[in-house]
Amino acid sequence: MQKLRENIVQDTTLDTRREKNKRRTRQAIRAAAIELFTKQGFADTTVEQIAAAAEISTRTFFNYFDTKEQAVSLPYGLRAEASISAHGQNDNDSWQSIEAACLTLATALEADTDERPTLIAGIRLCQREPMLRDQASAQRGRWEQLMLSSLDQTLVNRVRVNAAAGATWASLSIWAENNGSASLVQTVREALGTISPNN
Amino acid sequence: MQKLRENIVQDTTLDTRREKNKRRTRQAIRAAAIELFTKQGFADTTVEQIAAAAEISTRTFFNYFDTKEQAVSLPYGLRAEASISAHGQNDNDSWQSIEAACLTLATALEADTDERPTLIAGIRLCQREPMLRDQASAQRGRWEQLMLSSLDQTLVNRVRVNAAAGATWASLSIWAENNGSASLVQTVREALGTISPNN
DNA sequence: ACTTTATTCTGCATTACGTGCATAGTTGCA
DNA sequence: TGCAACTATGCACGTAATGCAGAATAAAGT
Repeated sequence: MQKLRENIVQDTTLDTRREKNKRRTRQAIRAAAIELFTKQGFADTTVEQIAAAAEISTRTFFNYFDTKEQAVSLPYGLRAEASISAHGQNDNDSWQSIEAACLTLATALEADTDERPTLIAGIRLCQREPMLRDQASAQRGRWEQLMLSSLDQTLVNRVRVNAAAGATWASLSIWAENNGSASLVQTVREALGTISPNN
Repeated sequence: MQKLRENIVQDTTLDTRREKNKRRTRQAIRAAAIELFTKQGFADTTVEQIAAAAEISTRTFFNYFDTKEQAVSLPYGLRAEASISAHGQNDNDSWQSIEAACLTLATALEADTDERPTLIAGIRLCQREPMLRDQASAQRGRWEQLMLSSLDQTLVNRVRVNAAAGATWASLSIWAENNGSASLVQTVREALGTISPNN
């Protein structure tokens, strides 16, 4: 029902010239970062190089991304909380809500065909570069936190959230490895089915 | 560029003088870091301060820990691979191996009563400080990777590993929140039971 | 078109993380 | 005791990241 743009984007997707420029610059940075990281490795790439490739100043880089790692950040957390709280979180149908959140994310990612190459390249990079892998794990952790914040913080809910996030990430990894040939949503559904609560 | 320094506890706990000094220094750094981070926050604590509190030079700090964050690193990865490969990894009893690895970790953590206060303080810190939370997530990710490396890298195995690691981490969180009153191993067992494969 | 206002970009200075290297200091061992 | 191995330290350096002030650019008003 919503149009899902970009990662940490504002709800108000203004079409003004400023917003367009910002999106364009953001994408240029991401593309430059992914290319340079892929070509010469994360550690051996400086922010200065990325900025030069994206034709901005190094200072501007940090106006767009807080850290060097985040230039390849994945669009985790995409409306996760909305999706969670939409469903009733009463007692133990929390799994449904969590599942829905994961599938919402997967659907959104799969729908955005424009960004798909960038996304896949980013995920693959995260599998190769330890620093970026850590960053991806950290993002997954923040996503878990976000989902959990809409639920009772019981052991069961924490386990379910972490497990579901882990299943989603595993699906994303496989999906990226296959260059997006298989259906992401279907894979996530299968992965979640593996660990759906059994009592 | 790449640093493979493991902060995994060696099996060979040599009792030589050097080893003792190293362990003592390591613990001093950890304690100092946890105290300072708790008191004045992660960002407002410099490595210089930690080193001073631990009575070493700042340079030596980086002989023990690769980054400032890792001063409160959790002993993830403890014998994970051994525990995994010990059990047969044939086809689909991988869950047993994974479960065993998680329980081995939990058992080891619970058994070490000396380090328990430090451990619990570290975990609680990781829940409060975003940077350290990220670090903890990254470590969990590395642990997942380690467990997975002994298995076939199928979707099912990836999901199981991630889910089990998530369950273990959730248990650790709860355990630390209760100051270690409940049994960690029992909690992990319960958490794993929630998501044990159902087909 | 021209001025005014808001937002973004950039250069400069600064702090602190992290590494390589050379050297001094410890510990282990014959 | 003397030699070998290891550990601690100081120094120099690169660079990630932040704050600030002013230039550049877009939006809005006249």
